[in-house]
Amino acid sequence: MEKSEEQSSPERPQREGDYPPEVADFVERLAADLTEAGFPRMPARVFSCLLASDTGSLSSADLGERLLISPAAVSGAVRYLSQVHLIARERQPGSRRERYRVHTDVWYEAMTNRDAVLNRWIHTFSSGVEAVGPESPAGRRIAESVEFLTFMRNEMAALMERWRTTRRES
Amino acid sequence: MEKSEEQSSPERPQREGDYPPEVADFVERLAADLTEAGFPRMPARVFSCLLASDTGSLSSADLGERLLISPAAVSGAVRYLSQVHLIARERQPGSRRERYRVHTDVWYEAMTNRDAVLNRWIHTFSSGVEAVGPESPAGRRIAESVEFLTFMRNEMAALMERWRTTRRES
DNA sequence: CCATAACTTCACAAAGTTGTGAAACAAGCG
DNA sequence: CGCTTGTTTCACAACTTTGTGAAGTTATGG
Repeated sequence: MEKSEEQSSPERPQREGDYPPEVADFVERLAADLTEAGFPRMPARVFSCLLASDTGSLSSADLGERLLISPAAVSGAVRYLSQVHLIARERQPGSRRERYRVHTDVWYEAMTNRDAVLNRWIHTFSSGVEAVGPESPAGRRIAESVEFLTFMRNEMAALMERWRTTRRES
Repeated sequence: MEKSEEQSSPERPQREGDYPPEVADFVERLAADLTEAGFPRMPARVFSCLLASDTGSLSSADLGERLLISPAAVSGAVRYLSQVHLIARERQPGSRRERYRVHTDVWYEAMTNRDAVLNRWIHTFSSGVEAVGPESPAGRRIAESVEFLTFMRNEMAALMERWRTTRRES
């Protein structure tokens, strides 16, 4: 019966104005940015919406209401987001209502994911060096890419470590 | 009249085996990886194909032959790639044949591009802090994202610098 | 155990992308 | 100049993606 985040006026309009329009605007702007970067649309909107919520966690119904989308769309989006580890799904024991939470440190998870991509790329590029021949000009060019990607992977790990410590001491 | 990269048997089969099948395989594997990361298909294939070529530069006809795609598809792909600065188009004076070349340091260009994306994100997130209120929990969460993205942008710049110097001295 | 609430799955319609052939365009070259 | 070769543009068809309503599944709670 109660709404999840703030329990105020029981009969609220079904419009996106359910939460302040400035916030809705931000959510859509951010979702647009993410979409442009290759993120699927609905996951982007759901993610942005969670990020902009005070508790950092909303129920399926909340999301549907705020974004004006069907339960099916919410379902699809949260499945995607939890697969790429950007949200956690949690179920309070003794309730069948699920809640979706943005990870404590969103960016750590995103970077972890990027690491996996880097590794696959390194693997593919390495096989390419063999394919074109290590001594050919193409071979050398591709080998350099392998070096760059490896450099990147290592440095990114160090970078994240650095971020975590600066974060901790502030 | 002559084929651009290596001038061998004049009547070659029109199949992708025009260049060694191992190379073709690598090109398709890499293109698949890039596609999975959100890169449009044809640009991914063209880019991979250029990367795997000895001269690092091919004509429109070469690309069409190797990838078995129409001139229109090549045209679209190279337009995309040059817009995101991943290839350069060059025209040898006194010829109407254009050649497309992977940039000397492919990754530098790609990272430069990523920088622009980071900047837009930082801007959007910053506007979000205002939208939800800087003192709210959501505001603090989003502000932390701004900090992280800013950290990233700066560190990435330093990282690229470091890569370039290690590269130079090897 | 049945009723019901919450979420998921599925088939489909709408919308968007992608690559093609054909026509238009540009620019060297005879 | 006009022919010829290489590139681009355009309309369209094939294919893919996206979000929905409705039926299905699971599990709580009477």
